[in-house]
Amino acid sequence: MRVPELTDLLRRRGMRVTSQRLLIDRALRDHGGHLSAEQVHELVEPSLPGVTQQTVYSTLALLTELGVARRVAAPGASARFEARVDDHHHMVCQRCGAIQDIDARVPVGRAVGAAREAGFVPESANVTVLGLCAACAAD
Amino acid sequence: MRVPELTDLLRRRGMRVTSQRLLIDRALRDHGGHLSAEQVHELVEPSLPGVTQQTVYSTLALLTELGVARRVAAPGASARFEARVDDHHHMVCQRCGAIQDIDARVPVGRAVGAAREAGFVPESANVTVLGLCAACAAD
DNA sequence: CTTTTTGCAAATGATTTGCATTAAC
DNA sequence: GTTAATGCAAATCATTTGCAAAAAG
Repeated sequence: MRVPELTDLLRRRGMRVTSQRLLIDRALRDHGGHLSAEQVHELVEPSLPGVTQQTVYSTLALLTELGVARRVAAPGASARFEARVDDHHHMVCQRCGAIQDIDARVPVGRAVGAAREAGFVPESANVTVLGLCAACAAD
Repeated sequence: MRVPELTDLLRRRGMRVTSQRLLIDRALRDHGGHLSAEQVHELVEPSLPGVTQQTVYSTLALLTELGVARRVAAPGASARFEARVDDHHHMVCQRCGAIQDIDARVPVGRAVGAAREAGFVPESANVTVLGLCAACAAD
């Protein structure tokens, strides 16, 4: 059950394998956390001198579309991206915006079923726990 | 189990009871759905000629802080606000951004517990079902 | 060589900020 | 009267768009 190489995914779609795409994918994967587009830019700048923020944006959108990255919406903050695409949940700090993974198994079937009954076509379902992270709670 | 009047909440905090605050709160409540800041502005303009978008923003932030409204983050879209503050979930259309309520009971306790173990102080937890709404799925 | 992708530049959209005026208390 | 809230204007931040140049296949 391993993730297909980005190179393969791109070739299969007739898209081009560029250093920007490979390195942004790798940066996201290596970091392992939840990064804003700007953080990704800062992270890849050293290995991709002159890379623009727009390339980062379009590449992150592409990676998300290809299923090798996921976009996480943080209330009142910029979008965050992560390389984890398996089933998991998130804790979002309402003060500093930090996002952390939660690996608990939650039966979301009822919510998905209710959505389906309302005519929706569900693609994914996950839990967002809002609150304060350890650092912010400590004040 | 009724919601305290906004007037009371404001007075208790020594804040002022203004027509803007009362009417924006009422508009959100009467509409019942999930509105963007701009939609709220359009909705209250007739009864509050000359209200600015900034007043709408600050008032919505205040109502959220007071606990009489909730901010819902839609991935890649502007923030939406709703008057429902009880426990419920959301279905978000990834194409048009529409948000609908889901009233299924989902045991999110495991996720909340895991967050707590990680040092977080949870305030709320809810499920977001991503997918396509009936209209967008029909193409 | 052909077409996609990138970089550059500017535009857009959402939201915030600073300050004088107005309205609550 | 005092002070907080609003309106007005401009600024900021995130993200998107259009087009010529560069790179991939």
